[in-house]
Amino acid sequence: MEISVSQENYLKAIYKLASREGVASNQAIASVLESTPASVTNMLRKLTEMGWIDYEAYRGATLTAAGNKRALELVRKHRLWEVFLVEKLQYDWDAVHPLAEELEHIGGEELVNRLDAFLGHPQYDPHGDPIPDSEGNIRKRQHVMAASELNVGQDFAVCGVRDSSSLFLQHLDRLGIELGKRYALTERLEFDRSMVWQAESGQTTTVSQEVASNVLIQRVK
Amino acid sequence: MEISVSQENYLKAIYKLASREGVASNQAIASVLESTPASVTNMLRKLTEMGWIDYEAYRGATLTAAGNKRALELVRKHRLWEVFLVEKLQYDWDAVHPLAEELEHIGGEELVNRLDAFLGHPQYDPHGDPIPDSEGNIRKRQHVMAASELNVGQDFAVCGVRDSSSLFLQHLDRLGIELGKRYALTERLEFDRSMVWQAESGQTTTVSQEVASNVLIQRVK
DNA sequence: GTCTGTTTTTAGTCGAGACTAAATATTTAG
DNA sequence: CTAAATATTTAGTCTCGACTAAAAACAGAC
Ligand SMILES: [Mn+2]
Ligand SMILES: [Mn+2]
Ligand SMILES: [Mn+2]
Ligand SMILES: [Mn+2]
Repeated sequence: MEISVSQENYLKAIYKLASREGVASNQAIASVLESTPASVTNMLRKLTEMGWIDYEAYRGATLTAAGNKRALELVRKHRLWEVFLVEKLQYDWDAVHPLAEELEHIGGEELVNRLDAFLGHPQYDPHGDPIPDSEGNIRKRQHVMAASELNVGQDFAVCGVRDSSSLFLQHLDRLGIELGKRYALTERLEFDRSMVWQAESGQTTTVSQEVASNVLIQRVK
Repeated sequence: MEISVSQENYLKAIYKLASREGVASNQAIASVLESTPASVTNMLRKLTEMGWIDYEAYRGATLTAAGNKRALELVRKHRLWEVFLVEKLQYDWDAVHPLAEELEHIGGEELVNRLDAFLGHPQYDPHGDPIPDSEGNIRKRQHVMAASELNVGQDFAVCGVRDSSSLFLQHLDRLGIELGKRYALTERLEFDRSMVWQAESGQTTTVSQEVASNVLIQRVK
């Protein structure tokens, strides 16, 4: 039984929710897919029937082994296409998500593996998210934390974002914050919990608590 | 009113049929789209309503100016993706059509123009078909004919195919026939109208009438 | 344990895009 | 010019994936 684009989007949503919460609730899925709980109930039954998920009424959904494999393949495709769009077509990192959301449904393993090879087997997508390999293994990075958890005096490098919305990414552009860039946390303002980051160039940037909690970093040295 | 994937496929089918026959009949569209005449009638009414085509009951369909522009954009996207798949992802020329058939529906002018630039503004797709530019202008090649129309003694270069089916393209692979390759027609066998082509290497290939009439060539020297 | 608010499911609809069978229009042949 | 053959449209259904409103189940507070 062939899976539809809509069904693939459900699998990806369930993958993301279940890996954070253990189980994907009806309401959470509806919210991610901008749909309604009633529509979700309907689709969950089909996906169960097809063997992609485990689901019991009122209990929420989790992926089966097959569903997990498929979801990881979709994540892989999505992130590889994002790399392609940014690296090869020079798109801005805030513009690629909607296109990748469509491209991820095209072709099968052959296409994604060729794309992967063409791109040189990248490890991370333009937002710092890890790209699963062709076996579905996803490198989990150690010691990644939100910038808001840092202490004054620490050195760190930006390695990802929690919020990939265009609005947030453009805000980071304006602040000059980008993946791989290194800073030292020189000050923390008690009044509003904002932080002062000093780049290697010496330039400083004031970063709000709201922003810092959505920027992922790794400590360095 | 947003156009659907299905509707875009109709526009492309009408474009191809109308440019060959002047008008696209109901039955011909159904045959191209592997659908039924009843379904076509239904869709033609919608496309008329939306301003993409001109259509009167029993009379067949033609594209409006808007429809023509849209169809050419689709052809452009289709062929550019084919170039990408062959040049960058090393697909065989007989494998790319189904993927391009899906990719052509993704994104808008921005994506296709970036892809075009990335590929270096190619003029022809892997099957020798011309790629419309961003204005929708399509370079019509002069002096292109079927190989079957050649006379003995003439030199020529292969520049396209009439049949893009995987079966035919693989057959050409087996015969060693590829785009750009030059031959001289050394002999024509009256019995079954087959031809003997001599490559620049000196190697000869016997080509049936059926094959020759589906290979497009240009005379050289 | 019952009450109450939240979550999920049920029931009934809808639009898009397909289909088949039957009716009608058009074209071709005699 | 009419009759047969062919093409197109009409009428009635179907599946998919969504929706709303109402009913039912569940979970937390007392
Ligand atoms: Mn998607
Ligand atoms: Mn991403
Ligand atoms: Mn298509
Ligand atoms: Mn082609």
